[in-house]
Amino acid sequence: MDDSGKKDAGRDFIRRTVEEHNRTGKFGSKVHTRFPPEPNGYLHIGHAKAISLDFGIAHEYGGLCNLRFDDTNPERENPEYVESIKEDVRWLGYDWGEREYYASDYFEQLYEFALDLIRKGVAYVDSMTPDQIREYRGTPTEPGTNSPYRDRSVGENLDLFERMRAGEFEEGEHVLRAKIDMAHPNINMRDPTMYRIRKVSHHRTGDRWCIYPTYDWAHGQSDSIEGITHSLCTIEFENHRPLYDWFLDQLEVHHPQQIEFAPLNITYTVLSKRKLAELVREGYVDGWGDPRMPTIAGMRRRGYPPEAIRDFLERVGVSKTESVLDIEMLEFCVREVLNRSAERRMVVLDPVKLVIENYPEGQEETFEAENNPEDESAGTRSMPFTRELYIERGDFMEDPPKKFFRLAPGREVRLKHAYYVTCTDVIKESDGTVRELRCRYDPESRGGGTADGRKVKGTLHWVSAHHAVPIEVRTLGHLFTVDRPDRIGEEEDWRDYINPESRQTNRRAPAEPAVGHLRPGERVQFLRHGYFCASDEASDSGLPVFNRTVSLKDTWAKMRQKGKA
RNA sequence: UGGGACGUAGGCAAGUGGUUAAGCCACCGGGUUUUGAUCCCGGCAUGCGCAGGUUCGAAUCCUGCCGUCCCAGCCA
Repeated sequence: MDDSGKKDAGRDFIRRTVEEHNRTGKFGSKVHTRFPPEPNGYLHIGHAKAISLDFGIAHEYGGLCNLRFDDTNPERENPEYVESIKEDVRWLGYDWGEREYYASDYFEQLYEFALDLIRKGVAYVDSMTPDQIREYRGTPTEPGTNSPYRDRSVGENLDLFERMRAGEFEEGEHVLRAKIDMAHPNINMRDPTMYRIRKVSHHRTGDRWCIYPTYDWAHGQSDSIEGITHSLCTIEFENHRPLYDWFLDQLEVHHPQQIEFAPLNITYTVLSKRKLAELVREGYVDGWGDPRMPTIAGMRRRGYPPEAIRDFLERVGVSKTESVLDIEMLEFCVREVLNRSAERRMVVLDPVKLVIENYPEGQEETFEAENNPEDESAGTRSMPFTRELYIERGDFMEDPPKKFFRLAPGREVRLKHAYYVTCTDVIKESDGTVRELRCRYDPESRGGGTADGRKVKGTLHWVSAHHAVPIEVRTLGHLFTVDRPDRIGEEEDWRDYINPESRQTNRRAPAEPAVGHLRPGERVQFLRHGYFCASDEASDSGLPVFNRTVSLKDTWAKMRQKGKA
């Protein structure tokens, strides 16, 4: 790819490294990456960062990116997760072609590699218990101790390892370990485990194996086998790089370059698979694809466009500093895409009836409303207008402050695309709540403007009461009440900070007729409220469900909050 | 007296010894507007974790210190 138009400034350290390799011909100027998820959960926005880097960099430099499932732990992995991962990567807009691989495809090769290391005298079968192994490992500040089994002969190791594979031993009886250095300052180098016995069947290899390679043993070699040039991963694996390098050097095989970057964190949510799984398991959300979840599936259901997620990731950039992104930045990217692409519709979330006293009973006319002011080609739709309408309860105040320019007794406002109306009377319930607003309209203002050019400050959305289509609207907020729920200490329970109001449901909101034609997955802007996505979820009442993707910016609400109005 | 990494604005992030330290989000002003949306204009680090040093010149080089993160799974 031609990057000459891009100046060097702004290019991140990974791309610079890749370019340096291309310049020196380190990998024959080839670039081949891979995205290596473990199929033990759904993908989230943090994975999307890795995906956009892995696929993005490969594409930019004319290379390829593989999708490889690192399925070395049969106890936690299953096909449902591999399917969801494939769907999510595809939805994000990336294509791995025919290159769908599995670490489990390499089990035989990995076994041969292990035999090789045993023969070289740098791997041995250890027969200590897990507890003993832990004790012998030492601590970060104290060196470990050699296992009494460390000096078994090559012949004995070969025999034992083959019998481990044959199933002659029980789980925990033996493990295969690399023989490196029990006093190494990097704990990962203190004879790490390569194989453990697990008598469970694997989602792809079934019962063919009862010994499974650890991630540390399988990962680097899998990259090598696939001819990966640049193994991008998060900084938590920086400490493991010396081990991966050691394995590759001992084996004398193709040696990819691992490059670590900082993982993504976002305010008001958690991004650890363990916690996400807990939210699902304990019923705080309705599954991995709940629209409040930061999973790809959740964001899809919530209405986040994939291009907005990609744009967000590009803006964030990549570095090695521990970073926490304001959720506002993601929301900005979502609004930007939706503003230019989502059609407008009118829905009243908290309705109050408005009756136009001088509008003939039984009369009906239709107005053509633009579908998207940002895109003329989106055309128009018809909106029926009648004497009785619904408007937003919050758009009326009996005793308004100065800067409130919506409806109030004696005030004139514009009903978007329709007429100017002036409030003449307020009818209340016995408890004082407003039941109905009486207005008069100006026939001269048809279409929403008058020849005299008089100023009308407020413009309200409305729905004809007779034509209203009821829908269920779910207003989604942050999943947590604090900006850094991932930072809750051990003494506290992070679940105490789950936002009990993260989903607020309006079970029967009147919508204009055109809303009735929306199909699940379609994204629209409900005027003056926000962007919403028609959901495939079912409501109790059988009404169509709309999830709020993100609200519109609300300067008025902000002014009120700060007490300026 | 363990090892590895990282500190530039409220949040990200360019900057790789040489004019007034990019840009984005947020925030604060102002203009336009039939969405208090969008859009447009302007503001927002005499300062780069701190302290010394080298240099004509330092966010960039050196020394020391401080802070944060990761590592003691037969998880990934």
